[in-house]
Amino acid sequence: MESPHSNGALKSCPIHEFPAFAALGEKLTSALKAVESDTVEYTAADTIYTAGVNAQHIYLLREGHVKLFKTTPAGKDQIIRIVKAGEIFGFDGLVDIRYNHSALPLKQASVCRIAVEKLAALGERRPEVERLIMVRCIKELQHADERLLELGAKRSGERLASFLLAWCCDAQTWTPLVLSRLEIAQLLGLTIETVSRLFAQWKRDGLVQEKRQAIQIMDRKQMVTVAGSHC
Amino acid sequence: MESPHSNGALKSCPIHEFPAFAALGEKLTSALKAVESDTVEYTAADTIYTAGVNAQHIYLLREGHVKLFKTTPAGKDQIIRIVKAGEIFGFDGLVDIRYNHSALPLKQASVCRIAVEKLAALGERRPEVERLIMVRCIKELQHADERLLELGAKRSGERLASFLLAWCCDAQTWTPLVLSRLEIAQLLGLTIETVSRLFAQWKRDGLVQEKRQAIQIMDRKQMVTVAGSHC
DNA sequence: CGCACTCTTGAAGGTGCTCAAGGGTTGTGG
DNA sequence: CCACAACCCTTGAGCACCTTCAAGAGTGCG
Repeated sequence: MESPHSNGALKSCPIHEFPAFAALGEKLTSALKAVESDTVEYTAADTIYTAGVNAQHIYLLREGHVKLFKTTPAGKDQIIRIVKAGEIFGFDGLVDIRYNHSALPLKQASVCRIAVEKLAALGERRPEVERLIMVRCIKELQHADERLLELGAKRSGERLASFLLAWCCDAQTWTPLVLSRLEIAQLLGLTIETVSRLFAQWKRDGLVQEKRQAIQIMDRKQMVTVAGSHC
Repeated sequence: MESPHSNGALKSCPIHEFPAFAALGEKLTSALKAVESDTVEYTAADTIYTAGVNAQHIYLLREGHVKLFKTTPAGKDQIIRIVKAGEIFGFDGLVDIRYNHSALPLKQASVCRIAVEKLAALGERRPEVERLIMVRCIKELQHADERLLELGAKRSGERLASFLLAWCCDAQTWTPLVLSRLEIAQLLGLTIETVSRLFAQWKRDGLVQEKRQAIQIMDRKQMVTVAGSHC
């Protein structure tokens, strides 16, 4: 079930203005402008799509964050990926009838969505579009490789440190931590308690600081060491 | 460093005959025939490519198995994916200069490789080729999602059971187990001892049988239960 | 036959999980 | 404005799962 919950009428979305599609060049801009796409606003309570439902749209995240996750038969959630502004998600429709995972906004999300058949039609006329999606997809695959390495071959501290280094691009700067402890745990394949304990320890050690939903890495060098000299 | 170790001269490779490219249709067959591609044979001792080296080729596996893996700074290997005959691997060259992971044959592998610039050139004239790679890539991504769920949210027994169910498509049939215990461990994010103990237990329970590099699931139903009612 | 390699099995230990309780924060309604 | 509930986070204690370390058995190969 999709529950758009848009703020009033759907607004049209200027796809061609986004960095993801910026490389497509002059000639294509007009074609992109002609593509029918809607802007939809989601709050934390809304569902973007659920695993197993018909995959009708491809999404471009304009603003906010989206979590993609799968659930085990036992009911345990694993977050596959945190989508950031400017990134594409929900390609499943180009291949399968149904979505392979679920998508929820973290706090708030503003997305631009295009119907799969519209995109497929555009792809027929403009092969550059599919090339672009191919490229994005390969990059996602590389990202997934890295995450498999983390989950399969690293300890809890290394995983959390790697995540923080990737999340806080700059050290010594306050960065909003949009994820709850539970969500971090579900992303890293740990429990909420383990994540909490690591944070507590690192705060005592002066490695990180935290204040109401924002975080700061104090000692990037040491954090890199904890992560296992990576990133 | 790539070390082809081909058996004598490179043989040309009939790409268009492979299932991966079968859907491309009549018109394209001639174009595919014209693409310069080599067949290369690898033994267990050879390297196909290593993470970090220049990504010069895209590969199609004709025969055998290939493991794609990454290594942590600590020197621990994580197998990302086991490539089976008919599948494509090594797309990194279409996006990056270098390979993102390493590729080794399991026992033996016969691959067909195409230089990235050749494929890119073909892609310019024949957009179907890039669409095909896009589709394959999305499927890989879905596969990666599933593996992230396994590594992040499942216990050792569930992981091994899922793997065996996927590996032995048919129960009650002997299937060659090309992977060593160590490789299974590296694939599932476990230790060799844990894998060995699970096998020993399941053999005692009559769940599986094993004889010189071949394995058979005796009770598929129960194996599905162990896997956590999935697959 | 002996060497190398893989696999098995045991015992001990640690990492991370489970269970449980308490504290802090936010939002809501009286 | 305060009381209270709901929610998230923290912290502790005990334990289970899996790893680590170690030794031995099985297998293949020169």
